[in-house]
Amino acid sequence: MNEKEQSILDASLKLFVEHGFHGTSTAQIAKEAGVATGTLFHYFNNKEELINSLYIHTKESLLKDISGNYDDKKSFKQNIKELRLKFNWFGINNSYMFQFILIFHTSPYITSLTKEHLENRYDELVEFYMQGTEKHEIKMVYNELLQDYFWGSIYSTVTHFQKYPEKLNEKNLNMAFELFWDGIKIG
Amino acid sequence: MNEKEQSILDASLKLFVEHGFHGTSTAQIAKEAGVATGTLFHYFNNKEELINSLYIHTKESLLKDISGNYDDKKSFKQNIKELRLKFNWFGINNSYMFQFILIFHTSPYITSLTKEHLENRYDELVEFYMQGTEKHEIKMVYNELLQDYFWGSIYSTVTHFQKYPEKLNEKNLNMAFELFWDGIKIG
DNA sequence: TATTGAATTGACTAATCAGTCTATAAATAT
DNA sequence: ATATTTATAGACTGATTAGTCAATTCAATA
Repeated sequence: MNEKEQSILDASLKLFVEHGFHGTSTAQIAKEAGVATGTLFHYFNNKEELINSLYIHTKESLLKDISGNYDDKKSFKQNIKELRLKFNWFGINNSYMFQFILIFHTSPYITSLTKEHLENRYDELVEFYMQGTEKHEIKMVYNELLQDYFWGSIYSTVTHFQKYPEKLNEKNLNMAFELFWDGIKIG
Repeated sequence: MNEKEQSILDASLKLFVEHGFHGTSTAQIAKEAGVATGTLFHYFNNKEELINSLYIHTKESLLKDISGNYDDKKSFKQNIKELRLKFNWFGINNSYMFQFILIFHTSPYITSLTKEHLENRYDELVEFYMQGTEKHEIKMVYNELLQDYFWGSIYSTVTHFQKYPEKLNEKNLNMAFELFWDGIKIG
């Protein structure tokens, strides 16, 4: 990836999260990135294409961070704990990216083509872990609810530690996991 | 409240949720509300004042819907279940308002004055219910995490049933509550 | 070295924006 | 009945926007 192209994406991410899509002009992005407006439109045909590229770029980062195979040597609980921790750390260390995904997940500017490109790979990954019902380790809850519960729990944990960074430590991260786990475990 | 003023707020709510603050022009709002732009600026001095009024209006609706006193005759679990259900129903029946609160909660256009006007009353209400730790019915978790967990659980439940309205029934609503409750209960 | 295509620039344009202004109409007070 | 305030309308304005374009620089390679 070209250096200027990258700095345009970096500037877009920051400004889109801070001021929204329409609240950020292409002139502002170019200025923040240290390029001319013409350069921006050289790399991205229009503003909508820019936001779609950014969405792909951001979700790819998330996928890269959370990927890793299920480890049969460890317990189901431990596996799911590690997956959740990867999500948490991604959100905490890449707060702009995490907020961008949250905000623009439902945006009309992300075309359905872009969504398809990613949604499947993400779903497969999480679904794989969610097979815990078969092992009778977690409650009989239908998959869609389980996935939304999983995501809601990550959302609340990440936004919590973004709001109170001084509370971020292993003990509290563990506490947040136990809130989630005790909700779905059997027993 | 004047009829035209109300229809301006209704139109704003819909358009702000669908296209964002900057993505919605005052001309569009006026057209959707069936008034002239001059009328809009007669009731609201500027666009920012409009969004602040809308925020107050929306949060007042939420507060009205969820208010009601703690009932000592019922168990702590039952009390918190009923509070959570009120939140859920508000979000399900007023999806634009719920999304508006979610989206614009952190918006820079909501002035701190507007936030103060409401945040306290909301916090007091939820905090009151959260005193369950004292009764040793729920885990020792610090208040901020507990509240964010509570809110995250409502967020995921409401967005879940907005996404899958065909899944909305008492059994599944109960299931969603049990996921939340088993996370915080002792035992 | 000469040639060529890609990268970069910023002035420019047509469209759109928030907000103003003047003119009436309706309601209320005197 | 008359005067005064409030409500409503929509044409208008200066500022800003996304995107274009012609001019120039850069990098690769024949």
